Amino acid sequence: MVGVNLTGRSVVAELQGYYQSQTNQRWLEVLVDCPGTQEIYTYKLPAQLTVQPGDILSVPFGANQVGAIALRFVEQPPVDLSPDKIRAVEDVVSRGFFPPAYWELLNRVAAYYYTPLIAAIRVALPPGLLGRSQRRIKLIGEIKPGVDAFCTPAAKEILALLQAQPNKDYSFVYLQRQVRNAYRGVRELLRLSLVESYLEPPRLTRPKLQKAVTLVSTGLERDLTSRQQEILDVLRRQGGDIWLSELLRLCNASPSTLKTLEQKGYVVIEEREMLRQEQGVLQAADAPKTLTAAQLQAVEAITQLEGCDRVLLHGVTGSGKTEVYLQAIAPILSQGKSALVLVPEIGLTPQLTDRFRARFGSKVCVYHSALSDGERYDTWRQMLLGEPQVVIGTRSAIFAPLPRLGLIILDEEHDSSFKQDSPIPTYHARTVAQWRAELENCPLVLGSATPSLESWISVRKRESGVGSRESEELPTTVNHQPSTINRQPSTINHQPTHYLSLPERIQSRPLPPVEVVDMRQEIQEGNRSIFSRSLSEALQQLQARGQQGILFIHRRGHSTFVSCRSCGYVLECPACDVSLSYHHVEEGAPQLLRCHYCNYSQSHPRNCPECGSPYLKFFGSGTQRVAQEITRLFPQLRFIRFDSDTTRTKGAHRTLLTQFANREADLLIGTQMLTKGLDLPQVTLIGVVAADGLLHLPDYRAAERAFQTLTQVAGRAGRGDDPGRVILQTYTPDHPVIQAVQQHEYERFVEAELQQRVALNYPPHGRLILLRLSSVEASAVENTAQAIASYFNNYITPGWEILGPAPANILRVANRYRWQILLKIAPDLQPVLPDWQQVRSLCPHNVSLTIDVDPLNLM
DNA sequence: AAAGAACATGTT
DNA sequence: ACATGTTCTTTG
Repeated sequence: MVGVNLTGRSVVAELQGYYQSQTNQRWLEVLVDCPGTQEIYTYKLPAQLTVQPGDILSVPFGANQVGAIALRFVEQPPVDLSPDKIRAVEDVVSRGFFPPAYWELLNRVAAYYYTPLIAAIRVALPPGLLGRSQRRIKLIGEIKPGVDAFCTPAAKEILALLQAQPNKDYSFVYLQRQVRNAYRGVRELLRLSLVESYLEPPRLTRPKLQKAVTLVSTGLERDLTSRQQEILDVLRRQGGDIWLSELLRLCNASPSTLKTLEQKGYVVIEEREMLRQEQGVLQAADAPKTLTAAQLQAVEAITQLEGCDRVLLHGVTGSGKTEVYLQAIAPILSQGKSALVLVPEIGLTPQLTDRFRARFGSKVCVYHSALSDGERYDTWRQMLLGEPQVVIGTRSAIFAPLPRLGLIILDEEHDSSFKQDSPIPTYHARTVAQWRAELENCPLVLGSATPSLESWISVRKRESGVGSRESEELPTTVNHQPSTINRQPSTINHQPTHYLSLPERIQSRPLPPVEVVDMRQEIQEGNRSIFSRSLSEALQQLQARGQQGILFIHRRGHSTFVSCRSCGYVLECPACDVSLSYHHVEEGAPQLLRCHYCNYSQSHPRNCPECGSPYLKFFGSGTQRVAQEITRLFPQLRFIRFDSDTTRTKGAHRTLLTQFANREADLLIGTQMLTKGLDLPQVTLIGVVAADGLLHLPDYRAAERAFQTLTQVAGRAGRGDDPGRVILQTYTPDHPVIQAVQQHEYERFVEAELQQRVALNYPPHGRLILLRLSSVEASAVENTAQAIASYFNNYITPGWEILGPAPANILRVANRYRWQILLKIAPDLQPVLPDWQQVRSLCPHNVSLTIDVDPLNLM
């Protein structure tokens, strides 16, 4: 068989059979897909249409037809709406899109994260299913300097924005958010013919159709030429079913020959949907590996999980968690069910997908936002069919519409990329996974070498018996909304978690010793290099010993800021309140200053813009700077830089890692990316250039994150036969985090950290909700923040704390001023939450408010 | 997102 | 008084 017919109703028929709506109710509430509408609209249902909640519809809305989702039937239309204004549903686009449990999941996400249901639906669906056109503004031709001399400030600003953009193109809505009086500015530029305004065509993703040839067996093949016979033989050898283009290529035949065969009735040629799917590198099949006692115990325990049991798999780095996952998934597949594996960032772990493909072959699908729209669309729709499969994906894959889900695995569950920062809903895949497991009644495995405090206490609760109650109510909203469709109080799952431990590395390999180097002492003793003597020595010996190493640096780029030695002026981004980072492009190329927040870039000035002095100095070192130093001090060492600058293009991760694995380099120099599940057995040396950048961030989670990152980095060493070694450079060797990393003491660190959280009511002990406010106008945000804060102060209930309003850590990003209010909720309390609608109504049009539930990033 | 009402500003 | 520009509201 080639291809899968997904078009029309066959998918649905296969999935659930036809629905027959038994109801006489003629009114249907729907959610329309139009930006700016989150209300529920009522439509009439024509007699001939059969609709079920969860179906995707096409409805008339204003002047045009838009997509809509059927929510529920109602007995009566709203009283305040005259019946003649109600229009009829036009058609059903797609049936059975949301199986009941899936629908419930989206409702929970919307309710818990205080977002409109449509926002939850948008993260779950693949792009293109609900797409619409947008007005965009594009620069025409070259802009000669001085053209804007007679323009209003608004026009100048827009021009500057467009020119800074590589595509010279922005959506009108974006410009309106960025620039005051954007309307006037755009019109002015249109009159001057400097820009054009155009409508982006709605990029609806459609199934890709291709012609397929199927052999029709007649037994008698007499009236054939030898050429035609030959083609039929090829087709038969290929299983009697093949893409037309493929057959033509194989036989070197022309389409007309096949036309003849079709006319003679030997083959059928039809259009069929072709799945666009990321094709992995072909893997040699591998067999299950022999397990250690701990691994075996873990696999057995996971296989015996019942219902929506949850387990924390705490395995030190290199303990073979992946093999446990593989062997736990195998029985799920043979039961005809599917498994979902979530990883922090898929591009970083081509090795992981390779291992899954080697074990399960074509049953493995990857799903993440770096896929092309077509690939995402096809992969998503393919899942609806219910073929047993393994989906490996990032955060958004938690919404993979697998009908028979048998197991969910969250690998590296502590990783913060499971939390979405923007756009809304700001969900955490771990939280959503718990709901999904509950609704699908399938087990959930959380795996990590450095479990999050959240997961750790859920285990502790089990041990001490504190968490015996099944679930705990979330605070409920005081005023219920006019439409209560998705507003039932959501529950946060405090179900206890089983604990499984893999305390040792496979083949009894030791964890690498961590050598802490006090950089203050290095300086005192006259070493002003960024490498300590110990690290220098190790680097020096690397090549001679035929081994490979990794250098970890906290930041990318070259220098964190550029400052004038004469007047102290620091070069800053014109749109954000942050210093520009220096990026070294290549010898002879223009040197670049780049903003790491908005990606603004400018060329490096020769003189200080403030005093004209030529003495500009670079401070702080990033990956580029370290690479430069390596070239200078160890010219014989070959290195590969591994950060978001060098891995921007598709497949770059794989290419660089393959080069490294093939020993085309001795050293890998990179950022956090290196921490995420890289398994390179040849690496013996890990150098952390400066741990301090991680330790001293203004965030209550800084210590936890630093410990996790450093432990993960250290864990890259000694995963092969040669023992590893870690050199950790720091200016604060006595810091508890550094101590814990050195001793490999997860438990003691976590217990100490938990005590601090308890003392201050920080998560996972209490809960946080962060309100982020932003606007182009500085005073507008500040005033709104004050207004909302005083509203909260009037509604304050015991167990509540209101922190702020305060300007965000970096007040201005991409020309928008940002303030925030932090709500701290004591644990085991059910405080009455404010009426969010009313909070929103305190926001003027030009101030945007985002409610971030369980925020991870407080900056 | 797009159309239309409502409101603001400028021109004859 | 009228034309034109800008923001706000509605869409079932």
